[in-house]
Amino acid sequence: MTTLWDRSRQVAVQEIVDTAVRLFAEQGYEHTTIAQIAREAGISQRSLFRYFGTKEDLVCGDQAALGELLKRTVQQQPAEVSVWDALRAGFEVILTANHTPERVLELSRLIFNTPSLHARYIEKRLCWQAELVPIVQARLGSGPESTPDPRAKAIVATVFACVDAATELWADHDGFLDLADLYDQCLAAVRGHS
Amino acid sequence: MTTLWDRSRQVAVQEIVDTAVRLFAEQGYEHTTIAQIAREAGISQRSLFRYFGTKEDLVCGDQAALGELLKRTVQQQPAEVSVWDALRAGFEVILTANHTPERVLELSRLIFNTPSLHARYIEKRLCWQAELVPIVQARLGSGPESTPDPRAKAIVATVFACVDAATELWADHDGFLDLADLYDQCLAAVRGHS
DNA sequence: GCGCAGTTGGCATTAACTGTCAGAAAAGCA
DNA sequence: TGCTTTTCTGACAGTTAATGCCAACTGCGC
Repeated sequence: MTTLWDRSRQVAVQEIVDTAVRLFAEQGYEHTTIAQIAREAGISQRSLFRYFGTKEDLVCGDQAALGELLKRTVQQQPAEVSVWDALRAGFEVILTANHTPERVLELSRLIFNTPSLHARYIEKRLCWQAELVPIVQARLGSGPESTPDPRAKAIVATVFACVDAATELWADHDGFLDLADLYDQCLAAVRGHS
Repeated sequence: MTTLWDRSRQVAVQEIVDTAVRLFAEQGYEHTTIAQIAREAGISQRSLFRYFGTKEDLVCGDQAALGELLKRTVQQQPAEVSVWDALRAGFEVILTANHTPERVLELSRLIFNTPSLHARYIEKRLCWQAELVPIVQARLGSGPESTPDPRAKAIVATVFACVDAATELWADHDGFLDLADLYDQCLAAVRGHS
């Protein structure tokens, strides 16, 4: 059951994120201080750090939930679907699930243009990868015996690399291109059979 | 010409790095302060920050030079070599060029086990990627007209993803496996023709 | 020896966090 | 409604990484 606290907290979180992203877009991430965000959002600095453990989490914060969704989607793909298609299905769900395209574009630009944010973003994605590897491993079936099997790790890492490449290109072109299409082109370039 | 300053500076840098890495290994990265490193290395905090712009650079510092080497190596591969082989050649040079395997193993573990270091490491690698993309683009020849060509970006990102997967696996097994071999297995899992 | 260029160390300052603790606000209960 | 307990908030002080500034120092050519 959702208490009053939970609800007002969610509203507060959204409001703070909006304030922060607006300020980041206006003056740049590095030149916006936590103190300023807290002031404009009408909250104490201390509370802000209680909501978001770090400044970076103001932008990359809700990735944990998305990771869960991705994992569940991939896991629930029927067994006859190939790993590549299963992973692709997972990303399609994520892309449509979360925000409006404009919002995604805004956040993508912010992340890609801010080194420290980009690094943090990839770090979180690495956590997704680690969680997906065993699932992919299971789908691949048993590989070489006695020596560790790098296939799952490699496939997952590659898919993420292509998603990243496609997203960056998409953001560079202001969202005028089709993201799923770009992803398919990336994967085709890597795997050959275009 | 190398002056006395340059030489003593290089010695100092090496000494500081050794001190820092030793302390990081002993007490963990986060629990080692700049003040302590400076004290043990017999240098002022201020100077330490002049040698290494950030705490992370104590570990990931010489990546800039490695990136240059990688770029040059890939660029100098003969034209008949495929992009995949050219990139592979670049990484082989890097792996053998720098440190002893033990040192690489120690640094790899430190980086993979420390989130903030991992993030910085990835950030630097992203710079390498950005520099390699035009080179790979040139090797691929002109692709689709009028629409941006995602191939180079995708290929470079994939190669890095496989290097990363292989390196992590290699570090997990204390360096007992062959890194180049792991890389080939990763790429084979992705590209099919094993 | 003498000045010059580059280097170093100390000091002050900023900004991201963290620990603590008293007090406010909500929840649960009579 | 009133009271207790739980949970959250804000203020304050403190830590750590990082930067700017300036004065003192060091090697080097003259």
